[in-house]
This record gives sequence, structure tokens and C-alpha cells, in this order.
Amino acid sequence: MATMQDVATLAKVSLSTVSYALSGTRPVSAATRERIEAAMTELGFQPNAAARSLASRRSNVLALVYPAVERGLGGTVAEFVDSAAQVAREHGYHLVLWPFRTSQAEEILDLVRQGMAAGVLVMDVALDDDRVRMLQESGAPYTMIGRTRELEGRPWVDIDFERTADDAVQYLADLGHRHIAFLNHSEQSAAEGYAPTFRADDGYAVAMTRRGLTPVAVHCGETPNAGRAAAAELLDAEPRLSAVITMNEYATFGVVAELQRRGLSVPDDVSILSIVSSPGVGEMSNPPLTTMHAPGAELGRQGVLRLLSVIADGTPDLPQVLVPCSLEEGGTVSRARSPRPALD
Amino acid sequence: MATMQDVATLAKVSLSTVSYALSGTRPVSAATRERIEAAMTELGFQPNAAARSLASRRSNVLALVYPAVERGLGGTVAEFVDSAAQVAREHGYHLVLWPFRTSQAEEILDLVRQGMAAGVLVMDVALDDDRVRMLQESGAPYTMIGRTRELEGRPWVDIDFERTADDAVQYLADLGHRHIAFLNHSEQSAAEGYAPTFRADDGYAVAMTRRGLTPVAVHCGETPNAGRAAAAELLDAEPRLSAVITMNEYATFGVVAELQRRGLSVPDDVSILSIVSSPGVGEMSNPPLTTMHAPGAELGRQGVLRLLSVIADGTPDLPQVLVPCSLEEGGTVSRARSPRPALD
DNA sequence: CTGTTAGCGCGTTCAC
DNA sequence: GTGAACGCGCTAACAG
Repeated sequence: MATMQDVATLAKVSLSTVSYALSGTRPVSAATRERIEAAMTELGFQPNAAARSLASRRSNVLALVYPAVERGLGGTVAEFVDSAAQVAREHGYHLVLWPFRTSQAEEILDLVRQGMAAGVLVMDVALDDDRVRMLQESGAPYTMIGRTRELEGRPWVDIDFERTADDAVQYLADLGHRHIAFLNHSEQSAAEGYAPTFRADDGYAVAMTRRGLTPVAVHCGETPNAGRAAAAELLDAEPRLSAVITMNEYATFGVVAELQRRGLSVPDDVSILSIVSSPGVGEMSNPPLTTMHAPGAELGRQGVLRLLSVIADGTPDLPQVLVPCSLEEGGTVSRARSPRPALD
Repeated sequence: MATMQDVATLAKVSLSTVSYALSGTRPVSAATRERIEAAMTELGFQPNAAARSLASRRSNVLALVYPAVERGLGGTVAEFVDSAAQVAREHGYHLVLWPFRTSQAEEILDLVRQGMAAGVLVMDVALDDDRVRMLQESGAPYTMIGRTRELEGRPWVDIDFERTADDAVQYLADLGHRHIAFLNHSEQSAAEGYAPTFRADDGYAVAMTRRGLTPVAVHCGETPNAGRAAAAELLDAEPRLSAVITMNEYATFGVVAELQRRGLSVPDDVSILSIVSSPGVGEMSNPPLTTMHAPGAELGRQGVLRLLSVIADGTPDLPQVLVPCSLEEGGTVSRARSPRPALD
């Protein structure tokens, strides 16, 4: 491993000149720069990461804190992580994974104090989140993926649940649907402060009401069987039901199954639109689900960019970053029958 | 950020004593150790990571090289990554993500030369893999997840495809199935040197032949439609078909759909066993797929452990680590009809 | 535009 | 059992 001193000696310049040539912090004449570069390639020089961090007092790694398989790592998370890692790399940073449960906030701070990471990305943020509170108090650069209830001075990027719900309702309403139900995550997730459950509920209710439609929302466990039961419940509550928006992937499969079991056709009798959906899941249904898929990659990108700006400039008043889901047409949504025949 | 000197001053000892108390490299009296620990907690001391790496000449990070969304990050990969990150952390290491395509082998080496990572985990290894070749030549500690054709002196952990295929055939044969087909990944994946496609093909053929059964294998694109076509092809080729082993998740959904379209019941007429399957996918089918799911977490764990031993001891002759998939009963496999009625 | 030099915070070899 | 001192490889003043 060649050092900077080796390069300097070979190029017949001083060590610091090599450093400046490398960082561009100070002008270096074309001639000497050339000699330096020649020496560097000849020696296969690569600047030592640890020495650089130590001297410059800054780390070149970003940490991603995520809850270890609490809610399961789905495809959306994978897209997010991959995108974040790539964007970080494009900016000269490395992304490290810190699998910490929400209760391990202290350990996160310890690692930050070690100077291990220049900043922290916190995933799966709850409405009230100890990790975020401690990071905020410690003054460490961080960015939330998601939003706590309290937002003052806290940098974040999030999925635009409100917009997504509104887009979903709009899409179905434009196709003539009037009786549009919503199948959300479980009550328990809401009780645990899982923000998406709340935001989507609100967004859906607002979207429906605004259009003079009556919201019918149910919560549901994250299993096909729970989805079956929920579908039955919805049909009983509203026989005129012609469309269901779901934000619960496993349950969605149960909904489709239950409808088909009852002899109802998807999408001819009932349309299904799966929102905040992971990549690929649509393909696994028959017919393929029409989905609005979660912007995992874009969130990863925006999250890293936001964090980098916090690292660079402290916490200026940054514009909010809300990323909506995008529609992916499948085969589970069709125009509403008009007038819709009674079911029984 | 308190430094070791701060701690030493407060504890009225010399800096090096603090270092020894921390590392245990040298005995320290109980009394002074206590004073030191008190000082450390009082100051919230955390040893600086960069300084430590620089002085000790070793990094505390492991790198995970994976092909950026080439084949898509599924649930298995997520399990793997999460598990690897956790095990690394339990051993005092951090896991960083290096999204590099196979063609960027040079950049991987550059990062290693920077001392950024103490070792590298290479995922999705192809039969002939430039990344592995270069790492091997450079002498950098690494471990493959998967196997190249050449294995001499190359540390690896992998899924036991042969055993998994054999277990799958055994399981079905025990239930009376004689005409068991295999639906593999695409021809293209094989052409690109994707090892699982080869290994599973071989394993299946051996497992069948050994039992006096005739192997019937087809390759298939990674889509439900391709799966449909493949199912049709299989049924035409072998009308007595009573079971299908699949190693192609998206295609599996097409197989189920095609069978049902033809009025065949799953599993009464045809059993389906999805091997090397991601977590959760089984749930998305109706009835839920019987699967043998890929040991993502265990691979992550073994991969990190293997890498750590390479870092510590060079490359001793390590025992091979082959991890089989484990059966998860669903509703798509049943006892074969005997004698099975003709289809037409 | 270039060279000199003092640290960055910790590991580790020496003397005591 | 303890302390002093040097060095890891580089950054960033400070001189010139």
C-alpha cells in the first residue's frame, strides 16, 4: 500500500502538494499535477480512508438505521436500500446498515459518537420515535424516512399518502365507481404508532368526502385469511361495493380470493387497486393487480440527498419532500357498471 | 467528543493505561480500572473509529458487494442482508453496501486498497466471476455467496441446491408421485453463467434418475405468462404429470393459473412444490404454495462468519458450508392418485 | 503556486 | 502495574 509520501517522493514534490492535488483545495500547476498523477498510477496509490477521516474529522459513511425484521423487509425496502446505497456512493459516501430496534436508541448515539457515521438515515419512523428524539437532541445530522408527529426542525422525506389516496379515489371515481372501500393495515399497527396507517386512513376519508362519497374503511391483519374476512365484512356492510382500495399486500390476496369464492368477478364485479405496493407483487395475482407502487427508490435517493445537505449546511429550512406512488395498470380495475345490478 | 486523553486526565492515569484498560492487552489493577470506567461513563467516552483503524491498521467494516438490481432484490436477499448486518454487528463490525455490477471489479479493489473494508462478501457469484478472480489475486480477504466453477482456495458458502432438489423429489416420491417435472429459471440465466440454474438442473436430474424416475425439465422466463406456457408445454409432453417442482417464483404463479384454467385442481390433480423460494411468496397464492424456502438468513450468518475467519486466519482449509432449503408446508402438495386417471 | 509542520485520536513499544 | 513517546497516513494551517 503506497502512501502519499511515497507518491510525493516519486513525483519530487512535497507531501502536502499531493494532498492538494488530490483534494483540489488549492491550485496546483498542470505540470506538477501531471507528475503526481503519473506517480499515483505507477504506485497504484489509494488514499487511506481511516487516515483521511481522522485528519479531516469527518467520516465518509452514512448509516441506515432500520428495524430488524420487525415488519419484514419487503421489496420496497430493498429498492430503498439499494437506491440509497447507490446515491451515497455517487457522492463519495458508503452506506452502512445498522439493524437496531426502536428501543436501542442509545446504541445508535454511541456509534455516532465514535464518528463512525457522518449522518444517519432513520427508516420506519413511528409517530413518536425515541431514536429521532435522541438524534435531534444530540445534534447529530440525520434524516427521517417517514415523519414523527412533531416535525419542527426535523428533516424528513416521506411517501405522500394523502396524495396517493386521493389519486386512487380519483382514478376509480373517474371510472364511475361510487362505492369505494378502503382496506388498511391492522389496528395493531395503528396502535403501535405506525404512521402510514393513520395517514392513509385520513387521506382516504378526505378524498372520499371531498367528492361527496361515503368512506368505508376497515383495518385488517397482514394475512390472506384476514383479508378474506375483511372482504366478507365489507360486502356485507355495503352490497353495492364496486371497488376496493387496499394498502395491505398479503390481505389483498385474500380479498381477491374471497371475491372469487363468492362468484364475483375481478374486475368486472369488483375492482381492486392495491396502493403503496411493493414491486412485483402485482404479477403474483391473477389477473395481475392494478397497483400504485411505493416509491422506494425515489425515497432512498431523496433521503440521502436530504441527509447530505443537512451534513453540509446544518439544518436549513428545507422544502418538504413528499413522493407519491405511481399507478401501474394491471387487470383488476375496470369501469363501474352503471347502473350496478344488485348482488342478491 | 471526549478523547482518551480526557479520560486519562480525569482518572489521573496515563493515556496508555486507558488504552490497555479498554483493550485488555495488558493487566490493569482493579482500582485504576474502576476509576477509568467511571471517567469514561462520566464523559460519555466512545473511542474514535477512524483513529482506531488508523493506529491498528485494520478496518472494522465488512463490505457486501451485490449486483445492483440486476436480477432484482427479492425477499431472500433482504433476509440475507439483514442477517449479515446483524451478525457483523455482533462481532464488532459494520456492514457496508457496495452496489457494483460484475464489470466494476476494479473499483472494488480500489476500495479495498483504501482500507475501507477489512473483507468483502461477494453475492450472486457467477460461474466465472471477474470480481472473485481479482479479489483472489489481490489477496484481499473475501468470501463468495455462491460458487465459481473454480473453487481452489476460494472461501464460499452456498445454498445446497443438490440436496434441496433431492429433498424435493424425495418428498414428492414419498407421496406416491412418479411423474415429477421441474421448472427452472430461464435459458438466458444459464447462458449468463447463473450457477443456481445449473446446479438445480443437475440435482433434479440426479435425484430423479437415482429413483428410477424420468426427469422432465424445462427452462422458463421469470414471468407468470412464461410459466403458463411452460405448464402447457409440460402437460402436453407428459399427460401423466402429477407434480411440478418449480424454482422460478413468478413463473410458479403462471403454472398454478394455467392448471386451474385447464380445470385441473391444485393439489388434487397436480401438486406444486416451489423450491428456493422467498419468504412470504407462498402466502400470495391460493391455495398457499408449499415451498422449500431459501435459507437467506443462515447464508448471511455463515457468510459473515466465514469471512471473519478468513480475515483472522488467512485462508485455512475451511469446511464447506452448504445450507439446504427447508420445507414449509402449504396447500399445493398432496398424495398422488393411484392409479392416476388419464387426463383425456 | 509550493514546502514545512503541527496535529487528528489511538495503538504499542519501550523504559520505569 | 504504570507512564512517555513515537507513529499510523493524511489534512490544513502557516510560511514563503
